[in-house]
Amino acid sequence: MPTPPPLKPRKAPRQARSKATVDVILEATARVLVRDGYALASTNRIAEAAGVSIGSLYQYFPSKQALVTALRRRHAEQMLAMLLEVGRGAAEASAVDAVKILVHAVVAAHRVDPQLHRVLGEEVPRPYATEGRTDIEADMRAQTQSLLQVHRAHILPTDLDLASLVLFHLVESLVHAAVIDGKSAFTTAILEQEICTVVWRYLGLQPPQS
Amino acid sequence: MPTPPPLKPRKAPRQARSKATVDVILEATARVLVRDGYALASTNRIAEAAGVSIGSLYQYFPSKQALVTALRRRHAEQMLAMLLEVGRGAAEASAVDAVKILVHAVVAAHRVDPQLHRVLGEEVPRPYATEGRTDIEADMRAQTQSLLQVHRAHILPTDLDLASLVLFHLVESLVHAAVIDGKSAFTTAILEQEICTVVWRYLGLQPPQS
Amino acid sequence: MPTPPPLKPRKAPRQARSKATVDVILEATARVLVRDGYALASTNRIAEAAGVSIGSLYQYFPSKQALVTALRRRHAEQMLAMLLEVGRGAAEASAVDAVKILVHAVVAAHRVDPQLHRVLGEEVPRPYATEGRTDIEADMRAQTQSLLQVHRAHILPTDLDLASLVLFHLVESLVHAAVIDGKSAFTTAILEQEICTVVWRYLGLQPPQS
Amino acid sequence: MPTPPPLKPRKAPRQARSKATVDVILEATARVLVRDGYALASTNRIAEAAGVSIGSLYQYFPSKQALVTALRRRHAEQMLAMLLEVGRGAAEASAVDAVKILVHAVVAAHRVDPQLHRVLGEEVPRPYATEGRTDIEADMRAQTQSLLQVHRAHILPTDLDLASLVLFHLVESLVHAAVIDGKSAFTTAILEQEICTVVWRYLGLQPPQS
DNA sequence: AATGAATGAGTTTTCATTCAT
DNA sequence: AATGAATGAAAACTCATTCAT
Repeated sequence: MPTPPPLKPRKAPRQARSKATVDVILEATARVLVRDGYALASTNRIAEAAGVSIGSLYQYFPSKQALVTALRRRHAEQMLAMLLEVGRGAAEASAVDAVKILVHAVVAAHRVDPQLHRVLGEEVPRPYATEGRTDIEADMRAQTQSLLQVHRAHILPTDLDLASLVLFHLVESLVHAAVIDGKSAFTTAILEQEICTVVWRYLGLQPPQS
Repeated sequence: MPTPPPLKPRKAPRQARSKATVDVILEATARVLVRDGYALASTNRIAEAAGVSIGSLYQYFPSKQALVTALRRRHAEQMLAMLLEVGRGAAEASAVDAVKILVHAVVAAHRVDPQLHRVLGEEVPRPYATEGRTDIEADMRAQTQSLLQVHRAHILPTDLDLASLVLFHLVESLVHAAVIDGKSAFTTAILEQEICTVVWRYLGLQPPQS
Repeated sequence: MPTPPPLKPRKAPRQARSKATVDVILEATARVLVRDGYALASTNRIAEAAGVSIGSLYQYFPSKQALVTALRRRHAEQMLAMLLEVGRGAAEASAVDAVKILVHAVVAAHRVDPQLHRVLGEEVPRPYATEGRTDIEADMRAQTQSLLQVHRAHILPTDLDLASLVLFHLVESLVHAAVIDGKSAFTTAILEQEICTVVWRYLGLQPPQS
Repeated sequence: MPTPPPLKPRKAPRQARSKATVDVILEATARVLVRDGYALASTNRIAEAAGVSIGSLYQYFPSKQALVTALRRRHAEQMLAMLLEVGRGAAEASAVDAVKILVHAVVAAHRVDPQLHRVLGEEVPRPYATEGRTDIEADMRAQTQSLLQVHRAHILPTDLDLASLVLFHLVESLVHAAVIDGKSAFTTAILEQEICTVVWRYLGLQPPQS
């Protein structure tokens, strides 16, 4: 029975130089993944693109799986950071505006690195127990739910757990379609507006007449 | 520049025996893909699972990519058949009922082989020119749009092209979440009902009070 | 249309160790080719004979074709070096002596590794664009022609281009027969003498009475 | 210890139909060899080109080696037939004319199927003990020698065994170069004339002034 | 710490040959 | 006799990973 490959980075980079090397490697991984696809993204090729030796790569990441997992985490964190920043005012806004702000924030988050996002979602295999994403997904659904809680008097759905589940997948998939599948005939702005409309109507909110 | 692997099945089976072999191979491919994941699904393992020699596999599928593409097509056709069968009455129904019928049909289609559907969507790399699915997607959007056309007097959206785009991704992603990500706390029936609600409200239809 | 296999060595060895490995591999290739013939000379067998892993072989030669091409080049260079060394004095010699020296030089070149020469010529497939040998052939014909030019007053042929073509194939094939097809009843010395006679008479030179 | 593949055709075709099938197969083998090269000439492809099933091919030829050997023999016989026909008058002609006739006959023989001749010589592996060709080669050298015997009073070489060896390789290689390597700047007629010159001078014959 | 040469299990794929129909 | 589906040993080649320097 083969030992499953270790998933945590081999060592926490203590020094600035190590930190920089780790970043360089993750950056190269992202670039190679986007440029060549997962099938062609060998560790040797990634090391070459990063300008470090294959030995150094394995100094920081004990397996390819660990490398990819770290990249996935980094990407998720960057998206989350963008989401939080752009969605900052949602808590204090009206329900209608909160929707607008948050949909826009999700769009902004998807724009952090759309191509990497696509590859990570479509090509890169996820390990046995789907790690990483779940945490952030749960977090976002919790946030959504507490926001729904605040506005619960003015919205139609009563099962807020169910509503948050629906809203999460709804917005995620439509934004994904809007940002990733650039082949659409509609601009992102139009799609963003329509996503707001879907959410408003689902929640029973009166959209502003524009 | 590497030659892209040949994607078309190598030869049409003429005798009944060959037809059976092709089916056995595709069936085994699906099973192995689900059981072991794409990364471990070697052609030798698939042939073994099918109970045929590796040579027979390559007699009918000139490359692994061709094999997987054929399976993808077969799966899409099976889903489409289910969709058409279960969604049969939608054209004659009222708008409200049509939504209910169609959402149910999409759920039924996703239940044809949910695990295979997941692997095919998440792990199996798609060839360069993503054919097959696109055709079916375009087809379904066109069907959706003509149905919207019929009911255009009773629904809110006026840009039916945009609306069909939104509805396609909306329903697809929510059904996917409902059927595939079995980790949800809600039953499929409840989720199906809620998806109908989302659609009804987006279209501005009065759902039946239940 | 299949991609032609890559023909150039994959990387220039930087460390002394790699240089040695490349040599070991080429040496083993020659030995296996002679011992087993091209049909049985698999890359795995060659790697084993070289005492390196199959991976190392492919580190330096991206395909079997590249390996064989590199060996062909190395062999041609070794033959050429021998030819130049033994044929050194031909330019300053009389026409009669020049012939004697050069025929002897060609014989010496063929003796560098007669068995490898035979396999390379008879069994090993040449790549589509037959490079390498052609260059050397053209070079040798040019050298021959300029030597004929020097002695043009004392020889019969007037079309020196034609004469060099004839001489090249003439000497090559007879030396080949003399050295390679060892099955002949005559010693190499006798055959070498007779080749000189053929050339002298063709050129209209008076051979020394021996 | 693997049994070497059988080299003789599996059965002598007794009936006209069998004879025709054998011919069709050999013809297809030649065509495929020339068109695709030995590396791509699989038995299945040959059977397909011949319009017979692979099973039928093995009915007549027990192995690929046997097939190729039979083709080699057939080709040699066709060349020999041409050689004998065109060279018919050599025995009664003068020495000078005999050379002319025979060189022309060798050229004609090489023109029977130059492309097949090239592939057979350069690409197709010969079995362990070089069969087939040797017989014909010995035969032709014997014929050459007896012709030299007739004219021994008028030629320079005294060791006729040696002379026949030299002449065989000489003419063979130069004709080969003339017919096969079509890339030469000279026409076949000019080269043929020059080959005669080489032979005449080697034999010490006075060529006709033309 | 870094380098990059070396490893070898495992993958895709071919093709001469067999044999049930 | 003929067919063509089926076979499987063996070939070329990849790539995550190790380890001597």
